[in-house]
Parts: sequence; C-alpha cells; structure tokens
Amino acid sequence: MDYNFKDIEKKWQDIWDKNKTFAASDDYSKPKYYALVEFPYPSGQGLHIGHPRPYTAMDIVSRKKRLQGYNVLFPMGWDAFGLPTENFAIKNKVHPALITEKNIERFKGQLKMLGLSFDWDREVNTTDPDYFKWTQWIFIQMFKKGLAYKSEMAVNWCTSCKVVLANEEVVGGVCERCGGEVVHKVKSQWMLKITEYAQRLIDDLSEVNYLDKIKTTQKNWIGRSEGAEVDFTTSEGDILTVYTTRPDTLFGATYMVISPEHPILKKWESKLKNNDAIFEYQEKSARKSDFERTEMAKEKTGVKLDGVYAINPVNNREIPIFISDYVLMGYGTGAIMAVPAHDTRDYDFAKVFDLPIIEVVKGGDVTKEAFTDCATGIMTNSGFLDGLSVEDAKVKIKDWLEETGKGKKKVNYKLRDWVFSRQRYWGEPIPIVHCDKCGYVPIPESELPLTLPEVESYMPTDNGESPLSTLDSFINTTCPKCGGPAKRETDTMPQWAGSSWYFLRYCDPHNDKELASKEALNYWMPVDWYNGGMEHTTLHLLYSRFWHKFLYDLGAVTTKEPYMRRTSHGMILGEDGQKMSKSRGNVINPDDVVNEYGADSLRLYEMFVGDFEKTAPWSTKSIKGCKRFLDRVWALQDMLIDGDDYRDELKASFHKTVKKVSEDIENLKFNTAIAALMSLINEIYATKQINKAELKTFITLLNPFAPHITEEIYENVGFGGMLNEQNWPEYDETLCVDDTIEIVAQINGKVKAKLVVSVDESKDDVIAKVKSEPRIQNAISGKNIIKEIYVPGKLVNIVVK
RNA sequence: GCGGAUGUGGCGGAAUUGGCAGACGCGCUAGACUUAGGAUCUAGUGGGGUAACUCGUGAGUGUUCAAGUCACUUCAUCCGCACCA
Repeated sequence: MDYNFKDIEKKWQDIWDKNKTFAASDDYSKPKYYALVEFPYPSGQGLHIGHPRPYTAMDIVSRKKRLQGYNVLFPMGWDAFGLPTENFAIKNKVHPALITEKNIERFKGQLKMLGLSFDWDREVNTTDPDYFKWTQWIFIQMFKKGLAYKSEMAVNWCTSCKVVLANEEVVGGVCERCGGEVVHKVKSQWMLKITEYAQRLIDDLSEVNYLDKIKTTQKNWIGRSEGAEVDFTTSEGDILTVYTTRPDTLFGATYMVISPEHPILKKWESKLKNNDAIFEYQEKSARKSDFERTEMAKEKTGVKLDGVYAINPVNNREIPIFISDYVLMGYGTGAIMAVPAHDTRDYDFAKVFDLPIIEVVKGGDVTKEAFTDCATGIMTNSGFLDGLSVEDAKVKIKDWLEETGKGKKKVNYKLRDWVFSRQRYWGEPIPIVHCDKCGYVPIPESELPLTLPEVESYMPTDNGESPLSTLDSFINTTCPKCGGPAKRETDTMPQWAGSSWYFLRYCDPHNDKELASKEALNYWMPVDWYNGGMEHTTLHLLYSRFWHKFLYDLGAVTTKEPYMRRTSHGMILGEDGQKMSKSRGNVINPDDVVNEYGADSLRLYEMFVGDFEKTAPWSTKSIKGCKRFLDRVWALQDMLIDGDDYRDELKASFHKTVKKVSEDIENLKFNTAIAALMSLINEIYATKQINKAELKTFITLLNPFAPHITEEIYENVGFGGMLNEQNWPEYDETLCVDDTIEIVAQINGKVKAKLVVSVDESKDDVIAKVKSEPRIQNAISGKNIIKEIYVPGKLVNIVVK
C-alpha cells in the first residue's frame, strides 16, 4: 500500500472541518493555552512559501498542548485593510471589499491545505464593520482621554503613494512599501500619544518572556536617555533651553546650535542682521527630503546668527548661536549646547566654522578628535567640577543646575507620537466630526461602526486629501454635541490600527456589546506564546502593547501586557540564497509544493530546514528527504507486531525521544526534534519490526508535525478513536539512561580508546579498565602519571609526562 | 558611527554546566534487488597518510587535565538604527 498523501490529506482536512475538531471550547474550567501567529495581509499573490514556517511552528505547539489536555485557542484572521488592495481597486475599478473577499477565500483555502489547526469559528477580519466598530471605539476612548489629538505638523509624505507615513514606515529615507521619495509636508494630522507610555513600554518588558534581541530592539527604538535641561540666557533676554546627556561638559560649551525650524528665529527677525542668509538656509533644509538629509550627513553646514548671542550659565561667557540642520526640531528642545571637545558632531562643526575647542575632560587628544569616553575621563578646566570623574561630575552639575534654577534633570525618549491619519479610502474612517462651535467631537458610540461610503474613485486627490473628501454626502453632518452643521473627518486610520488589538477579539469574536467579554478576556488573556516576524518588533509589537496598556488603564482588559512570550522566525529565502522575488525568478509556490510532496512533507521540511530563528534558503532536494522520511513512517505499518510496552532494546531510546521532542518543541528547536524522530526510526528499522505500543508513541510524537499521515496510520492500525484525542506520551527520566555507557579514554586530553562500562561501575573500576586498554598501556608505559580525571558517564583523562 | 547577530565538511545544519566536533538530512561512493532506476534497502563518507598517527569549528593569543563553547585581540558577512545632543 503506497503513501497516497493527496487522498489522505484531503480526507482528514474534511473531517477536521466537519467536526470542528480544533474549535476552542468555552469551558473555562479547563487549563487554557493561547497560541498566536500574526494574521496575514491577504494579498493578491496568495500565500508565500514563508508563511507556513511560523504557522506550522505554532500549529505544532497548539497540537501538542491539546494532546497534553489544554483548551487551546489557536485562531486566524485577516489584516485586510491596506494599500495594495486599494491600488488594485484603483487600477481595475473594483471595490476593495470585493477584492479582499476573493483574496481571503484563496488564502483560507491555502491555509486549510496545509492542515493548520486554526479555530475557524473565531476568524476575524479587520475590514468587517462588526470588527472595526471596536477599532473606532478604542480610538474614541483615546480621544476622550486626550491621547488622540490633532496637530499641525511636518509629516513624512510619500510622493508616490500620496500618503502620510509614520516615522516607523520611513526606511532609509524612502517609503517602506513602495520605495518612493519621502518629503516633509506640513499637514494637520491625528496623532496618538504613545510617548506617554514610553517608560511603561520599557519597564514592563521585565515582566514578559521575549527573546532578548526583541527586548533590545524595542528599548533602542524607544531610546531613553538621561540628562539635563539647561537654560541659556540670550542677549535678547530670552531663555533658550537645551537638552544634553553630558551636562558635565557645560564648561566646554563654546557655542550653541538651534534647528533651522526653531520658532525663536521668528521672534528675533528684527534683531538679526543676516536674515537673508538664514532664510535661504531654512528654505534649503525644508526642501531636502529625509533621504537627501541623511545623504548629506557627513558635511556640516550652518549659518551664524548675526546680532544675537547666548550666555553660558556656568561661566557667564558669551557664545555665538548657529542654525544647522544637524539639530532636529523633533528631539529634545530643538536646541543644543555645543561642546566640540567631547562630541563628534560638534567637533566637526567647530572645525568647519573655526570655533574654539576647550577640553574639559582629560584623557584624549582634542587637537585630533573629540574625546567622548565617559568611563575613564577626569574633569578639567571646569571650575568646581575639576578632578571629578565624568559620572560624579554629572551628578554634581545636575544638583547645581537645580539649586541655581538654571536647569533640571530630564529624561528624554527618541520615540515620537504616532501619526495616525492616512489620506486613503481603504481604512477605518476616523469617527470624529469637526464643528465650528464645539471643535472636534467624537460621534456617539451608538452610531458605530462608521462605515465607508461608496465612492466613484478610490484615488487619493493630488492635494493630499482622502478620496472621502470629495463626497459631500459623507462629509456634511451634524454636530453630536450642539446639533449644528459639522464636517466629518475624511482621513482613515493606518493599517496598524486593526492589528493593534485583534488578539483580544479572538477571545470573543461575535460579541456585539463590547470588544470582548470580561469573562472571555479573563480566561484567555494573556497570549501565552506569540510568534511573528522580527520586522514587526518596532511597529506592530510596540503599537499593540501601547493599545493594550491603554485598554488596561481603561479597565477593558485585565493584564498589563498582551503577550507573555514572543519569539521570532527567520525568513525563507530562494534556492539561490536571495530574497524570493518575481524579478529574480526564484519564487516557490506553496500550492505546487503541496501538490508534489504533500502538506505533511512541506510542514516537516520547513521545520527541519534549520534553526527556526535564522533565515534559511529553500531547497527542493531537502524536501525530498522529508518526503522519504514520511515514506518510511508509512512503511512502519508493514512491520507491525503485537506488544503493549516498548521492547527492551528500544526502551531507553523511546523514553529519550519522548523527552527530547517534548522539550525541543517548547524551546523552538523543531529541527532537532525531527532529527530525533529520524534517529529513532533508523533504530526501529534496524530491528525490522515495530510493536503497537511503539508505533502509537511514534506517531503521536510525529502528529503535531505531520498530522495527516499520523492520523491515517492511527486509523489503519485500529487503535480506536482519533489520534488528536489521545494523550501526549510520558517519559520516565530514570528510563532515559542506558544500562551501559561508552566511556572515552584520553591521554593528555586526546582520545585514545573507547570502552563500554555499566552505569553503576565505580570510579576505580572504570579507571582500572581504562588502564588495561592496550592503547592506553602503550601510551602510559615508561611515563609518570600526574593526574587522573574522571567524569562520571563521560570520560577518563590520564595526564602523563 | 552606534546597536544586534552570525562565522563549524561538498551543502542545510547538530553539539546541557567547558568533556568523543560534525547528530539528523541532502549530496556523493559501493553493494543488493531490479527490464530499468531520478524507486527502495544495506554499508561507507571532515582533510592528510598504506599505517601507527596527525591536522581540523573565520584568524591570532591566553586560561584549563580538557575549548566550537570561557577571556582578550582581530577579520569577514548579515540585519536594524542612523546627526537622537
């Protein structure tokens, strides 16, 4: 009987579907396990060969947990708002909802074809009004708490997508999605105050089990720094406040630099003697795109403000003020004190403009380069700070600043507030109206969801407004507060909105009273294990933690953090080691692979290919090896003999394998779990037989990885019931050790012989045996034995001279 | 520049607290069975050497009875951030 994977896989997928085998139960008395994968964007291309990697991994975890008696929630859904769908709609004049529906159907079919044990009764779709009703509801709550606000500001504008981008969406100065040029544009935008949560987003990382690199990336992105604000008085009597992490170097501040956009420039206009040059410089930096600005990062440019100066508060020296685009308006105060001796950028600038460089920390050579080392330097030329270490000087100067009222301690973050408006059609409408009398007013919650109107064209307008702005019937409304005429907000939310809380909806997906019931959230949350891409560490992961914390403050959820554990998978590359892309012609289609080798082989291959966290190139040859392994598993049926316990010669191997597979799944080491099963089958083949107890354990261990073939064998053999209803095998630690062990005999650390001894043999006996080995005798004869090292169960090392 | 990784056979990759380097798979070689083999089974497979032996985890130094693993130095590659004061 051949292994006919096509029929077998179809058969079991239908059975699982019909029986709702993997539906999470609402019986809250059972122990729960919530396993989560990132829901995909249902693109027109269909499933990528990389998708099954994380999905299979968490499917394995879910299937194992079910066998271990947990009530498992392993849901799936669609993050379906987004630009590609909208662009397709524009091009082909079809409603994005129709395209989305079609794409979802295709994706769903492909996921089912892989035998993933999702609970399809809990499917969510971010574009479903019953879903985004609650996305809008959360936004309104944020608005009410002052965390959503509208602000006139310079934003990143993609000239190709004609849409505002969040800072996180600008990569290398260009649009993350289309690679188009990104320029600055001043627009009125909805913003979310994620900065208010910056500290908590750092602090609470200590309560969760994320991979260290994920925690590090999040911390770096939030970018906390400790320093001080220092007030400089100017010749005009204004206070110019700077932020610095090196207040200890205040005596070395020989000039100041403010951002070209700094508002104080307007105020000083009448005092300044070189307004033309200043204006020209401002114009030039405003025109620069982010890309150009980073390109130019090497050469320092700027203009000295002629007519005003500042006074260094620590020594009352008069120092010049410059504008330069290396000072950013968006960080700190938009103004800096420049200490060229101890800051590389200030040093470069000082060299260009021939400004004095005063050493205030000894330890380097400031005639050659800036000395920035904080750990070893000693203060000098710094009045009351002289002789102190940098660390001590920081403390002392901060105290001095606070005592004299010339400054204060200050913590700063690189994280900025989240630009939340998009000038697009295919997104959640922002549920706010603007009334001339009442300002911005949220629409009543009873009117949610605020759905998208039908429009003629999905094309964003050239002046940067949303397609919704052309629709008078949508825009014109009445103010919920005063009843007067009002206009609706025409911007929509970014794609990150719907994915910031979807894991909560899975807990109670059909609830029309609240985003999910308290009972459901109490039982299911937090997510026990969330796996997703590294590329979402600074976007989705941070955003969703922020929303969750907000909902926690609101009392809508009961846990501070949404995810207890976060891991990350590596990408699947093309066979040539390059990223898969149509243009390279190295794309592998999952449909073809499943058709040729079967879903079980594909699942096995993607788990076996290498370290789960690392990228791995696709290899058609390797998947054949996995198929071959399954063929061998299938053939075990022909070797079947009776027996209700493991045979003695395989007992230890079985216990060891159960232990290894159980542990490896928990530790994200699917590749070695499969290797252990391969080793075991090799041992079984050597005996040419397998008994029923052994077969049952073997296919149960393999079931999470290859669910179809194992279920089929289970049925064929007639064990009774279904494999997915059985128990995960147990192991006995004491039975994991063999009766005899191989001991390595070394001379001076080099292996000379190997011998088999029984486990309970004493140290002296083992050493005596080692010494009686001919090769050892050879090596020690005529030499002095200096030392004998005995590592129980491992080796004996004899040191001779 | 800063931050995070990674470096092991022909290839993908294994290796608790330092304790047999190369598990498992691919590929390759030989044999068996076959009309056939791009199927299957069995055996072999890091380099050098007939052999005893010896050399081997990017490079170098050190610690140790013992180092892929620890320390220091260095090189290369990848990823993220990038004038964050």
